[in-house]
Amino acid sequence: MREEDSKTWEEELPSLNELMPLSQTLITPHLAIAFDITTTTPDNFQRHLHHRQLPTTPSNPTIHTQHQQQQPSSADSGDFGSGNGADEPARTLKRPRLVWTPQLHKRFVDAVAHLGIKSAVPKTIMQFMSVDGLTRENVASHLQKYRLYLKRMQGLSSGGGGGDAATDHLFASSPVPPHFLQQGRTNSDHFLPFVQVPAIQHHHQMAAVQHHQPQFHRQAGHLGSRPNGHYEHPFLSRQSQQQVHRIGAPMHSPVAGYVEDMGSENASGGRKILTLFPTGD
DNA sequence: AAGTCAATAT
DNA sequence: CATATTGACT
Repeated sequence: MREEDSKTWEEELPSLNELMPLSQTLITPHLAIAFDITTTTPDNFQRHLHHRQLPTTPSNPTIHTQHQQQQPSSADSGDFGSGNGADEPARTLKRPRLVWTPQLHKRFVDAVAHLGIKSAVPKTIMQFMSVDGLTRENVASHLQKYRLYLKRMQGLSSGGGGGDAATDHLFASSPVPPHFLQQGRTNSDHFLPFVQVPAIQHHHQMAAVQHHQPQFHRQAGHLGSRPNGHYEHPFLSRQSQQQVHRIGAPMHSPVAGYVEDMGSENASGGRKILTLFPTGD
């Protein structure tokens, strides 16, 4: 009941709920261990969710579990003369290739939309997305492509050519907030908060990764591109490849209940039912 | 250190 | 082909 102007900095803060509407750390260290999920959070601010009393261990070294790295070839010769050998392998080792699913991209777009163009930088986006295993570089790379995509769209204004620039299938699957397409790049006095994402309760997601691509020579050929806006799902879970990196839960729980909108522009010809995880198929 | 961009590699 | 990685510059 104190609405005095003497606001403390705490009240001025964006309030943690605002900062991470997506996926809080709902998983306790205990569960994490149980599910074999190594909470390899690079910089997540989830360290101080609330002021909880931690009588001992100021640094909180408690969550030291086994780090089971999913290394393609863990047959390392163990020749690390660099001094630090068992520090944080998760940082030095090569992670499997990240697969940008439409859902993941959706989160990406949402994050950018919420943060605003100004603060939408790789690090921030990465933190906002709270996807386990996602690195800053993953985001940076994706962001770079995404920007090119946006730029491309601005230049083209329904010339009848359609203009599918090949690799943009992914981007096309997610609605682009209008102000993304604004041309005002020199002007920086426009800040539109713009919020769109409903209060979807996201549990924390994990990045789907692939070991390596079999790379079938398919779907290629036409460089002329066919602006029909008719694309097939690039990733149809075969069964062997496309390995989801340690999804702890024995599935069977629609927990997340992805209500994400999909199939927006597919008026005629239903297509694609993308599932992030192989739901028992 | 972190971000952007272009080019190149896997 | 989709990402990753690297280098140069900021």
